[in-house]
Amino acid sequence: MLKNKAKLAGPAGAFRACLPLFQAFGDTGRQDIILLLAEVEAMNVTQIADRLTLARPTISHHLKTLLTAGIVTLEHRGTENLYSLTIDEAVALLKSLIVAVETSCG
Amino acid sequence: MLKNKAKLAGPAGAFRACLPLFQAFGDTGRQDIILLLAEVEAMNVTQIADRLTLARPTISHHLKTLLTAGIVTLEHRGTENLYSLTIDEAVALLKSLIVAVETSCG
DNA sequence: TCGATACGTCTAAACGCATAGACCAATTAC
DNA sequence: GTAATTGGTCTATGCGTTTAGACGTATCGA
Repeated sequence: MLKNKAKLAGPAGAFRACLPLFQAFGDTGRQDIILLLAEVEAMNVTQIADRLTLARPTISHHLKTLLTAGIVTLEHRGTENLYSLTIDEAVALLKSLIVAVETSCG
Repeated sequence: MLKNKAKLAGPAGAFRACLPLFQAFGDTGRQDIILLLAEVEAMNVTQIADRLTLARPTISHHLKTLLTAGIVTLEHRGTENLYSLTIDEAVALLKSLIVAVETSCG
């Protein structure tokens, strides 16, 4: 079994593993979506668009990014797509980065 | 004494406070610079450029970004500019974010 | 003083990203 | 079946970022 890139030793692997996370978090629009989803169980795209000043295609685009980064999950329910926050893995990656940094630079 | 924006309550303030951090970390070139500086006390721009595949003006540009984000510090020594990693504040911001997220979404 | 070293900045080009209007597919209600 | 709701995608546009060549400035040694 080969090592995947998320499990390379040292801070280099930790930084690289967090790269999609940093890029996903590095935008106020996506942060706003995350903050909205943190308040409720789940939300569909229209509900999110109603609460923000972004157009629905923009919301959809950002949700795709967040989905790829594993920050949200999607559940189809009839015509609506319910998005919910699943930030545990992201937090775990950040914790690993902090540990790697503190053992290499502290 | 007024609150500064880094100390707003809840996850919103934590996410916004980390925004410059995420943007600084969300580039492989800047990550490479950070990883280089993690190995030594300090480095000048030419030394960094010699170790990476980026041109010196590009390195200088990224160092400016890292300097603004507080991730590196600069010390002039004759003709050379010595950059060193000062990632403690960034780690503290990330820890605050993790705490805010875990108390709001966990 | 003169040349060499170090480095920021100016400038421009190329690329990617954020944004949203228009369109289309899927589902539900009547 | 028809209309309405929901939402992804296609497309285009504008803006920011990444990149680096060219130039100017400052410091040091000879």
